[in-house]
Amino acid sequence: MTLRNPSTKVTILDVARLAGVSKSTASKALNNQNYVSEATRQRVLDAAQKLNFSPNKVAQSLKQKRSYAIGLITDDLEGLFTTSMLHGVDEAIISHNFNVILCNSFGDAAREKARLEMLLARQIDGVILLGYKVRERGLPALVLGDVPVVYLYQYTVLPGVPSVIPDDFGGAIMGTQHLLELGRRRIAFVNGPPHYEVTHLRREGYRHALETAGKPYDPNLVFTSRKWHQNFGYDAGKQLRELAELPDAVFCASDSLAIGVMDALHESGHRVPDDIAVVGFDNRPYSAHQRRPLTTVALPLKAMGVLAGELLIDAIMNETHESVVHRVPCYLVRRESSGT
Amino acid sequence: MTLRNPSTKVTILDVARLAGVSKSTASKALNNQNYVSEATRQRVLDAAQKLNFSPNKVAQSLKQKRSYAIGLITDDLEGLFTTSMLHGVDEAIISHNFNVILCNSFGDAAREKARLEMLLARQIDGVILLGYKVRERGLPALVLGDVPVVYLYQYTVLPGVPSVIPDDFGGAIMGTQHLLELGRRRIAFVNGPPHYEVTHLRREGYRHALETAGKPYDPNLVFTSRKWHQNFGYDAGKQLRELAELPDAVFCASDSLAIGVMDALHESGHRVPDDIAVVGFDNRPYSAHQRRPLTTVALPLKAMGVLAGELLIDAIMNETHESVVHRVPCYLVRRESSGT
DNA sequence: TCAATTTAGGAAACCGATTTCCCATAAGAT
DNA sequence: ATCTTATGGGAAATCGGTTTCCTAAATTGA
Repeated sequence: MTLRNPSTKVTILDVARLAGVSKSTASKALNNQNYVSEATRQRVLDAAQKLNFSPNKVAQSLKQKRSYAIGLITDDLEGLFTTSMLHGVDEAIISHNFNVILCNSFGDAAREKARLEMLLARQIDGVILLGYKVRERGLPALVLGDVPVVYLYQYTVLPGVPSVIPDDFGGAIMGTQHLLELGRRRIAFVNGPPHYEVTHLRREGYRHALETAGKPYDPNLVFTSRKWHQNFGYDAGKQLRELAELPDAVFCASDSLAIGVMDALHESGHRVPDDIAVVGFDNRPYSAHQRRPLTTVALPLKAMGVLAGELLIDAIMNETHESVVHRVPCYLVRRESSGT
Repeated sequence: MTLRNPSTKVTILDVARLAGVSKSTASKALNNQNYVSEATRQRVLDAAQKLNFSPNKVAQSLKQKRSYAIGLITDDLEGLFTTSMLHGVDEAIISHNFNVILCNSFGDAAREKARLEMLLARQIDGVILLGYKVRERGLPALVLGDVPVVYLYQYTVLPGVPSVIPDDFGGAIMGTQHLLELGRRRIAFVNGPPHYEVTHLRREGYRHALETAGKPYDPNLVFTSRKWHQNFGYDAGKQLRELAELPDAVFCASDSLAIGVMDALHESGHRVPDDIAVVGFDNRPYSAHQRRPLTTVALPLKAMGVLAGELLIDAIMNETHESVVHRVPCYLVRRESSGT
């Protein structure tokens, strides 16, 4: 395309000349500083407007030693959750006139280091590390300046580094309570693979909600899948439907598991939600479009992105940085699979 | 965290001093320019290494009037496809030492304009516009410098602007031919909503493959869904199974439709792929994890991203820019739903 | 009224690189 | 031996802003 943009070449000197003042006065006027009379300021502003002046951020960065850009390095190959968080980060950051520079590390430490060095050479003001792996190794010491860091979707025990993750425990309580409030009495739980930390948190939330309601936690109603996939949910559903007495609800540790479970239940003629209510966890995009749209505990992905962005901006501006694990509350999305 | 990075503050002047040369000589040595003796160059390089020197890209940009950064503006709220394309763009671009600055326009023209202005103020060298909507309105004229633009996942008829999109027509041929090669004779087609352009392209690909193989295009075997969702695929599947003679294959214009179709077929006791083979289109992440893993025509998302990145780098470097619609070939992912 | 203080605005330094320009010195030509 | 011509390297300009510093005029105070 390469259309022309006259404004590209307009510098502050052009503005100053048109307004009949010096470069420095023009700068002061444009940046609302003192020691400029109202009349002069207005003349400069008018001139800038007339010339469609927009300051060169590169030059600003050089002098101010602040680039108004943050780096975001992601681990993620699949990208199922990434986009929503990116949107949140961008939204939080753009309102402070920051931009995000995106990189992929593909989970590779060497690549991560190379990207960090590149970002630091660009004088970024902060970094968000977005990824799935629990991280205790920290960042390569050699590359880090005094640039604040926030972890997103992974938590860390490093001192001085805040992290933002979903409140899986609370979310599981929410999902279980929802079923209890609907009057369901025997609530099964289909969990994901045990080597994930979330599976513990979600099961404990389920247990906690039951016990708080004075119901016993019955291990016979808890199923564990070897993987998160729908197929494994289907297998769990088959086990479930062979119980002597069918539960009147199932809470699943992921939407894909829940969909598999519903599939198995449908196959054996059990009706969802009439015979048995189903609730998932994650709020995947496709969960709304199942034959029986799935009630689910939604991960607050966008809110997490927003919080991470705000924490980082805050650290950049105030130079204080606390090491806190922020667990952002999940929220319930009610659809047909749990009844009305 | 804010660890220390001694290297942050190392400037070329420090390197020059350590090597016992002037700033300008150091710069020439580091940039492999002429008029520096081999001995001196080596001394400078050693000094740079010792100090862990990394040039300040902001300063470089200011002088060179090239930021080695491109802007990427996306339309996309859902982000089902975005991430893969982003990965491709990043991969193509990073190998030329460029970075991506990411922005969201949320499909809003005013916001798009604001983001573009921000990016131009940052002196970006090029722009990729990533989105779903056919775009003929062009970019707001006022904001554009002579910055090259590439459209990704949307095509345009604007002069001088290349666009990168999937080859839906060719992909549909591929999917249909796959079924023909497996010996299937009566191949039905389940299409998406007619007001999308892709639905025409995919149907025409289906038709073309049939006619090329000498088979008639039978409108009675073509179904049209009002939406792309699984539920609508389920409805199409019900129509399908009520045909006097069941087809021995179905080609669906999306994976979600195909999954709905398989659901309906399973319900009525028809076996996939024995009684009827199913092929989808898109290659969504969940398609591999259905009860019957879905054979599908994959969108070449990452390759599209790579191509868009390369086209843009090329336009930046060579300052030539052609207006071509690049249709990137799809590829077939064989799974169980079409048999072996 | 005169000194002290504010205020307004300009000149110049600065951020950290690259690049132009210029000047020694060494090499080559006659 | 002298006159070019390369070659290596440094001084200074430059990119486009911000910021410091300084000075003249205006205001205030005694």
